[in-house]
Amino acid sequence: MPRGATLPGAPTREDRIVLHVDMDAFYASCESLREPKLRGDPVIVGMGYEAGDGTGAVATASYEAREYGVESAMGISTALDRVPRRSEHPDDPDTAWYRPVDMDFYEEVSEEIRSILAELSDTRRVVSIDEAYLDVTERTAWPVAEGFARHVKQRIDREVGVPASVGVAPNMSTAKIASDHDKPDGLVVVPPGEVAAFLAPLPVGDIHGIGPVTADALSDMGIDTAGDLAEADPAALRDRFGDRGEEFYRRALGEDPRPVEPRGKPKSLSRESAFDGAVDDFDQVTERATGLASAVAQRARRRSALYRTIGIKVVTPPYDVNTRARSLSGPVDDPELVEDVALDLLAEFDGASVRKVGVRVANLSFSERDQADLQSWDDGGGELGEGSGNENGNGGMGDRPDRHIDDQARLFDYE
DNA sequence: TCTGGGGTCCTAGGACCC
DNA sequence: TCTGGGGTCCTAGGACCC
Repeated sequence: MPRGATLPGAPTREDRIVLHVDMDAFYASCESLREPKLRGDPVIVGMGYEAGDGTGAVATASYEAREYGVESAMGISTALDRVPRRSEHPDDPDTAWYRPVDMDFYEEVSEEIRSILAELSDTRRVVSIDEAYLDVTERTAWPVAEGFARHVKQRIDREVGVPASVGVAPNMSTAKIASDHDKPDGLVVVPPGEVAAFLAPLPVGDIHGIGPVTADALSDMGIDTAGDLAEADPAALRDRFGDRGEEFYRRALGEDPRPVEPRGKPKSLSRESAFDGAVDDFDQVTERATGLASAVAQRARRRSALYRTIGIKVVTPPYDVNTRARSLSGPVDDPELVEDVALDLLAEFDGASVRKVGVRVANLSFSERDQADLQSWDDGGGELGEGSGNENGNGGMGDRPDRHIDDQARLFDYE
């Protein structure tokens, strides 16, 4: 098929107005919100360093902390080398406030922001705790879109008290790049006619989905900027990168037909945990995996998720990621089985040195009944709320998940 | 950058079926 | 017993994102 071909009846609607709202250093901003004395100072939010010191990583560094070279995912010990704790040097301004991650609090703040966004848009896609796309085509118009975006930022700032960056563009991909373009506290509007010119000078790595590996491969092909990518031969890109290649090409051109729609239900749930260094003692690994198995089963139950695949992940030095999985004949909710299967799969790694272990359930299906009062995965327009329940006839079944997987397979007969 | 935790999507090969 | 092509499911690994 010719490569410029468009499907009949599927016009690319590039007259949409899409906002990407991205909170700035969100966890750190939340900490400053709770403790105003932190405001304006370097703040580093880390996980796993409170209990057993030294092993954790930086979750978020405030922009003030980034000036010291602290980045997310960096080891806490490295961060401490670059900027020590304020608590240990109270009078030294070249220090940072270190705070442990408090997801419950960040969720609360995020929820406040989401309710504002819900008032300001018809359809949204909440991507993560600190990021969302809004389709506001029906709420504003291009000539005044900047004012609208400013209003969004101001409401979040006034009513919640944390800063956001906003990008406005005719599609999600470009809006995302726009919100990132002038962080923190950014506001970048890219109207339809200016998309190509806006993107052209940017490095390919700015495009969502192009990471270091792909950027290197593209560079080898002489493609370094989005402009280069937009001028490249799509067939060559497809040869090298498969379907993704064409995707990249389109994004570089500023084309992205994906509608802004709510995220669906999760496809997998997992828990994982790193050891302090690497561990050779298989009993320790087993013990950790047992805890993770029970945690993941609990998580699934809380979300009314049945799973049909149980898997593990074992990271061995230097950083080899091994995964194993086993599928059952039907969906179950069975914590004991999660543990049994996980440990069985783990047996292969007896004797190995292990840095990290994880347990995962996948192939999820959801019993429709109890979904309603749980926090909705679909965060769509409010009026759409009711239709999605899809009550089908097998109401009473599945109340008590049976331990026999074959029974489960019969109980839940999904199309 | 000696690497935390929770996800998504894509690819490739093998099994199995028609 | 030589053999074609399509489809789906499963597992494992990889890249990427927040």
